Amino acid sequence: MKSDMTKKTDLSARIAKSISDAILAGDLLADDRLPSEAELAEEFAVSRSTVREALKRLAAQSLIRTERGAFGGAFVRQLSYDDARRQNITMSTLLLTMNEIRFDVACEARFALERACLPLSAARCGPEDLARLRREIARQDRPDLSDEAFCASDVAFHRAVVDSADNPILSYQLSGAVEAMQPLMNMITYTARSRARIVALHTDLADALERRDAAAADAILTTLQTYTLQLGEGLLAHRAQIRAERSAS
Amino acid sequence: MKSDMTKKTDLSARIAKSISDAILAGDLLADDRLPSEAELAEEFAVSRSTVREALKRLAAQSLIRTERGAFGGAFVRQLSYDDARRQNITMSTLLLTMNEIRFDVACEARFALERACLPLSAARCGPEDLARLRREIARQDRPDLSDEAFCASDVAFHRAVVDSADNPILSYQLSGAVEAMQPLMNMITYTARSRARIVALHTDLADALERRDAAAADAILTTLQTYTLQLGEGLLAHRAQIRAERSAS
DNA sequence: ACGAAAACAATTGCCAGACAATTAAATGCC
DNA sequence: GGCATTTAATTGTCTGGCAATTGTTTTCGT
Repeated sequence: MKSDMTKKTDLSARIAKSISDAILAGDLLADDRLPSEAELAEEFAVSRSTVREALKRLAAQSLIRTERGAFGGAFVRQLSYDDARRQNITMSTLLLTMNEIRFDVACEARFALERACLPLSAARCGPEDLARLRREIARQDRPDLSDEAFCASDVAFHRAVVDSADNPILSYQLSGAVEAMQPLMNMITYTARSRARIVALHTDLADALERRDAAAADAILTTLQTYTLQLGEGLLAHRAQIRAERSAS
Repeated sequence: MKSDMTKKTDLSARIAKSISDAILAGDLLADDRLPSEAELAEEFAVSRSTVREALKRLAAQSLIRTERGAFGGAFVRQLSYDDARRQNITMSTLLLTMNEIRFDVACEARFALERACLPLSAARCGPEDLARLRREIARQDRPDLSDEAFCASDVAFHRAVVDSADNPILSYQLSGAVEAMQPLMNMITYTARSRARIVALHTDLADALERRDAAAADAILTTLQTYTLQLGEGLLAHRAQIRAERSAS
């Protein structure tokens, strides 16, 4: 294999990996109880502190949960979509903020992914999905909305589009891509005119989905992508400036 | 907010969250050094063990790395695509294995996502990308390949398709979806005939990409999806049987 | 003066042992 | 039988210590 792991890494990391492998391989099923910390310490021939550090690593990955008291302990956790989604979002966000991603690259990925679920959304979106879309559109139309709130509603709108495809795996994968864009989108200042344009496009998109017209929805999404790209054009220069400032310090 | 966090959760979890918030917010930049464990212990008014547990949590999320020795310590880690990808894959795999996902749902998501990057792949794939595709196809054509190895090569092929779109964010998001399917695909037994069919479709797909014919590639992918679905049909019954057995025990 | 070797200092890695807090089960009392 | 109390198991936290690692500094021999 690629990594030996036998002597260089932490004991706690090795123990955590050993347990997480067992979970991944299915040797430990959801809600199975792990041995107590004392037993694990004996089993791996390490101190209890080291075992605890390993368990904290697993807890940080939502692989286990712990309960106190007699008959408590560490239990294999059934990973929920929501947990996975949350972790995916933080990781995607980090990836985008720490790797000086170009706005156009991020934009391209995000719209490509959203486009992937448009046919399904058009085929399956129900009345509640449409209501959710319209609700966000109505919110975006309020003129007293802050830029940040407008942006949040934009994200909520697109998440609703994704969710209306009614495929939890798609929702999980795409929410990362959509929400991670928010910090970047937040840097944009939205004029009244650009807001009106976006609201109009959102309305068109909702209409197309209601008509179950996937082709039209696709075309509208393309327009939205072009427009977003245009709005974000200033960001590249802005980022370059920040980078220049930082390297000067 | 939804979670108070003030009194119910672990101290180490609260400390970890406090630090990770600082990283997410940009207060701590890549390669910044955190205070030493002793200093953090004093700062948060807890023992060193508790701080260490918090740091292990962060390390498990690839948010920090630690170095020993004088002038060592914990440093904010620049999250690489590879780290993120690895974590995304384990999480997606876990999500699929622990939540008794229906094969058709997973399949739909996976192909929808791959379809999302086909236009980009067709427009951008270069000679190395094509060579990579052909190499995997050649491997899949060897009759002495085990089912598992065939499946692994299939995953490698589709990852190559995704990578040829030349958008790192897309690659990151999609590798999770593609690779997480592997355990499910591994349950399929591939006959010589089905392998030949898949190899033929892969060849067609590579050809279409070489011709930069996105529409043809899309059509081929649809065929491949239908065929995969057909191959996996037995899995639903098989899974139901497993579930029945487990509930009986 | 210069280079190598040794000592130093700061830091993480690991351990042993203790006590507090929590919680389910067992026990005892009525 | 039902309720209060005790008990046992387990995690959460703290204290204190020693080993290993590693960059810096000092010392020493030439």
